[in-house]
Amino acid sequence: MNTEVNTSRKEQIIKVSSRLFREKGYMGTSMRDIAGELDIEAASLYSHIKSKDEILEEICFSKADELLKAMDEVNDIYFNAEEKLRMAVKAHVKILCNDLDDSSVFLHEWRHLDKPRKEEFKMLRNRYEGGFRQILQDGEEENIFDTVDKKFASLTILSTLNWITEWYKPDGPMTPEEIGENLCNFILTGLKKKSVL
Amino acid sequence: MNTEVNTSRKEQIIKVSSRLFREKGYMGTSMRDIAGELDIEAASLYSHIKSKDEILEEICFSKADELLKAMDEVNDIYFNAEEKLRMAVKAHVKILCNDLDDSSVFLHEWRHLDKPRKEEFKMLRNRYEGGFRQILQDGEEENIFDTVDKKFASLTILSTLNWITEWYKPDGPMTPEEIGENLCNFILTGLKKKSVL
DNA sequence: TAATTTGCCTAACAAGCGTTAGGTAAATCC
DNA sequence: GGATTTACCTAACGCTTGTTAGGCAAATTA
Repeated sequence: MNTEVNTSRKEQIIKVSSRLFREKGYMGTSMRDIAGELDIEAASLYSHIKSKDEILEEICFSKADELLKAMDEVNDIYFNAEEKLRMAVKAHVKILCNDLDDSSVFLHEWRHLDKPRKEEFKMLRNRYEGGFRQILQDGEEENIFDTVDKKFASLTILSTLNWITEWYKPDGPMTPEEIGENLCNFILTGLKKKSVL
Repeated sequence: MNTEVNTSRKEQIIKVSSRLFREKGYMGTSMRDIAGELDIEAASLYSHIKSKDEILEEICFSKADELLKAMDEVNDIYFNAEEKLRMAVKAHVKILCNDLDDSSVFLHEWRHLDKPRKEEFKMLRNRYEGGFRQILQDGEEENIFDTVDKKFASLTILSTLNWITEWYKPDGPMTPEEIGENLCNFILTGLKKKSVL
């Protein structure tokens, strides 16, 4: 019966935590801080969550899933490597901009996950990076991208994309779509075969 | 008389702290952790430093100074914008790779500086970014770079450069010089005027 | 309407935090 | 060689941390 149309208390907790984790870091945020934002006592949080750690896990892994799903979709739908790269980049930018708090936590606070979950997380991340490496590989085989070190190039691309969370403002002059477009061009200029001359 | 050829205790403390701050974050590292690495008691640290905060300040501001000095040097010595950008990028990469722990703390932990110092830090960082913006401006005026949003472009460049600290390994296949060279080419391909056609 | 569940509360816990006080042996200085 | 400084120690402080126990009123369910 409880179809949960409006956000549940747990979702509220996670949302607030996400903002605080981004601002002050996971370690710099106390349960009392989180509770304070919701005008309840710290102990009351435990009616909805198991631990502080669980909040971090929820944020990191749901963002990882979102990105991986987008990457799978890109690979399913598109065939040309340039098109794939364009769509992967745009999807990445869009997902990042869609929730800057979550994204920032995903990018920077994952190292505070406990040991086993951290390893799991790193594997997911590596799988995602692998998606980009594969696209670069495809592009090289299709003879449209220059030959480059795949690991180096994919990390460079991701670094460029990820920094967005540091400066993107939802009410700024550029939409995520425009940013994605610009970054695509920037990246592809560097990658495309310089066949002229 | 004490010419301090070998590292002083304070330098040791800062070095160890830098490594721990990078691994576990400023907030995740306790004075007892730091002391433990040096096989002394936490209280003993206070013979050499005033506070935990002071350690963080020392790391962040010395790295900022280093980068700003390099930027000034580049602007003093070179005149052509492309050359300037090449040297600025290479200097940046070199300084970052030179001490990954310090660099990582400089990039990520500065937000735990206390309020006034944090503002000071952000001003320095903005001045440094301004150096890049100026070079892009110069290049545009010299008609060798495409017209781009200076803020957008400088942040994109820095993001690309800063991510290095996440994956660079001193014993890896590439030297900082080679990395700088590659990144220069990557960036300049994107910036240079597409005068052909 | 009676029984159960939900969502919060207060109070408290054990552990960890940065830091200070005061002391002591060894090294250094005059 | 006596005085001072250095570099550490132990003990403790006041405070914050994540978390648990137990209770209680309101909402939900049967």
